[in-house]
Amino acid sequence: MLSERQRMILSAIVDDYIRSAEPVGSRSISKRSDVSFSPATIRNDMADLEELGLLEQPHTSAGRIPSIKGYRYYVDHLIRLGGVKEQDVKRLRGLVAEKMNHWEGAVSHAASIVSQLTNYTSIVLGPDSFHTSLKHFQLLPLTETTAVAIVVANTGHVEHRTITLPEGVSMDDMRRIAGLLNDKLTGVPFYKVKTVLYTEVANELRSYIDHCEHILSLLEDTLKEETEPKVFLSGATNILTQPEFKDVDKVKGILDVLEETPRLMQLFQSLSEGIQVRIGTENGVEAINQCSLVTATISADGHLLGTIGILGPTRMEYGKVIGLLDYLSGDLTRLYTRLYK
Amino acid sequence: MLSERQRMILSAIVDDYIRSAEPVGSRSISKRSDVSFSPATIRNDMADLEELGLLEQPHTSAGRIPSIKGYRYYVDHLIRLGGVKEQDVKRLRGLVAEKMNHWEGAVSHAASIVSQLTNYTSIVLGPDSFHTSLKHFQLLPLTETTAVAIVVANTGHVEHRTITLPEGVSMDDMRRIAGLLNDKLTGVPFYKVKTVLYTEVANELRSYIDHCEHILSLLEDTLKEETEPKVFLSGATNILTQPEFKDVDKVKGILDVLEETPRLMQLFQSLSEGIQVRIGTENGVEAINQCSLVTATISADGHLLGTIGILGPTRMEYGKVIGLLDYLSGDLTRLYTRLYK
DNA sequence: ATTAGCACTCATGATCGTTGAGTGCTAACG
DNA sequence: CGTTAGCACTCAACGATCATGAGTGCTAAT
Repeated sequence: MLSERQRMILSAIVDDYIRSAEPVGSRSISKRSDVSFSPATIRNDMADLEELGLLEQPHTSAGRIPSIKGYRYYVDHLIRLGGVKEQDVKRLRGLVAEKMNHWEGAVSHAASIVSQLTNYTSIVLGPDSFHTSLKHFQLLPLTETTAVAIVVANTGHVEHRTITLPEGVSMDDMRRIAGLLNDKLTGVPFYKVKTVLYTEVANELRSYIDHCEHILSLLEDTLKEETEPKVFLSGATNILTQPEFKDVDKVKGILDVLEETPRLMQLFQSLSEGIQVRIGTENGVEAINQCSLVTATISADGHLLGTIGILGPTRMEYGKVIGLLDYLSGDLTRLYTRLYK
Repeated sequence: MLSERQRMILSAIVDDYIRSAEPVGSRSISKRSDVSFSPATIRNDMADLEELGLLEQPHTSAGRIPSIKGYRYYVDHLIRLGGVKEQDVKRLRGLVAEKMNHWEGAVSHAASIVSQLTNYTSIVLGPDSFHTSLKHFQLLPLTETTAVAIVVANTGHVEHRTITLPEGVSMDDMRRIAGLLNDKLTGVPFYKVKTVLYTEVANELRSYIDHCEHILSLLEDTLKEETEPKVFLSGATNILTQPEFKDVDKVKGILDVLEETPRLMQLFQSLSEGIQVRIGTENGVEAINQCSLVTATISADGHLLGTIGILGPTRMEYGKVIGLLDYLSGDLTRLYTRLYK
């Protein structure tokens, strides 16, 4: 249980440190216009807060900085959400409208604007396979033995890949197979596709083609790509402007995670709906122990349509970021329902 | 006109500096087993080479480092191309085969392996619009008023986008339009598409639809994306391991260029066929004056199918990189002809 | 409970030799 | 004349020393 004054002091320290990136001393707090305590009083409270694990001291003769636990308390209890500036609203509106006819494009574009507005890195995940189903499957012949397979999802997302026909399978065979797939798989969520493929589809297929195992695994491969959600990055270099990351080695670790999609996805595991904040070690990924991630899910009537994450230093402007994401996720949900319903 | 000894010294300095990133002194050269001159002799030649602008001195009491001009001479006259190691060949072979059924995937994947092998950054440009033509255009209805437009290129590349039907245009109208487009545009190179669209297609269209300007610009937008070649990046963070880029500010400038596609494309302007080396300021882009770019085009019978670029410090292992790209471009050309011919 | 006073700590930054790698020049050598 | 030994000179890098000052914890007075 913190006293009112302690809460105020913690809040002041977090705010100051977010702004300056430098340890905050008792004197600088007592000089604030809304504070009427002497530095000594504040020092006592600061010592208490440190004992509670909410503050840390880089070294004896420096000011205090918030600990992970301190940030957590701040985010949970003290934060004041930033409103979204009129001009920013306009910027988001205008530019999203521009890309309106391409859902994933719109989302990732919006995120890239947020990244510019905040000077942090934005990460966008497309719809996941639990909420996406197959809408259409099509084959377009390219040459005698090659064709483009096109997979369209109910979200409007399209995935494609060039396939080479196996020996002894004609383009006509493939056309029939494509028809079969549309019959059997339309409307099936992608996470179930593999199962259906090897049961229903396989049965039919055996009736008129031998050695269909090869074809099945080819189809599975083709459809598999859709299962993995797409990832978009923007403003990855923004971390470089943060003073705490002026050391190249620290930055390398972070950028490496961003560059490798699988490691990046790890960050987004076990997220629940709405807006979530993960501070420092809470992320559970070694390399970004010094970063915080704010995520917002975008969904319309039960469908998870995407996730937007903002990655910055633990010393992040939480209020501003949460405010922006809150606004944005609402706006994008509205956009989606208008477009696709 | 350089003497044989001067050429040897220049070569030795470049090689040493590439390896160590530190100024090379006369003593260290004279100690090489294949050298039989005294440091003093070497110093004299070094002074000459400096006067010719091939070498530079960071400060009076340091060794020499190659200048841009020095690297240029090295690349043009002294370089020994690196062979490709057996294990690297296997790696490239195996992994390219894996992605074989997806041309751009294969190229970008190969490039990412090169980036790992060299520890530099690889940049891949897809086929450009001069050598790509429309293969097929298709519309798939999503809802009452929206549809996915799919554009397939002769390279097997697929581009898509969700469009919203304009007021007063039915899905049936759109279907007829799609048929028309396939009639008129199949086989047309993308850089001509706009022209054909506004002449031939527009004429037909006017005969049965009013106010078709809106539709035309919608179609143009849809087809335009294909015009811009796709860009793939890999190993962007590798620069961070180079000692000359341990300063965050320098790195920031470079990574910023990599992150913005248009600025990145600028680097690839006015490239000719085959392998090209651009050293430091030769790139003509301020931010990467300290980097070199080695590019290789991949083409089969007149079609430019892609460009692979390797970006590293001016102190780059030119021999190794050129050797790898040379091998790779040949291999990919073979792969392409096997797949699509 | 708050605060003034004070001794104490310690990162930061300036100053100042020391060191050593590397140079340019001159004079001797073959 | 080309090559080399010898030598004085330069200058970045490093470490030691010291002053500075921001900030603390503790004690005693209010």
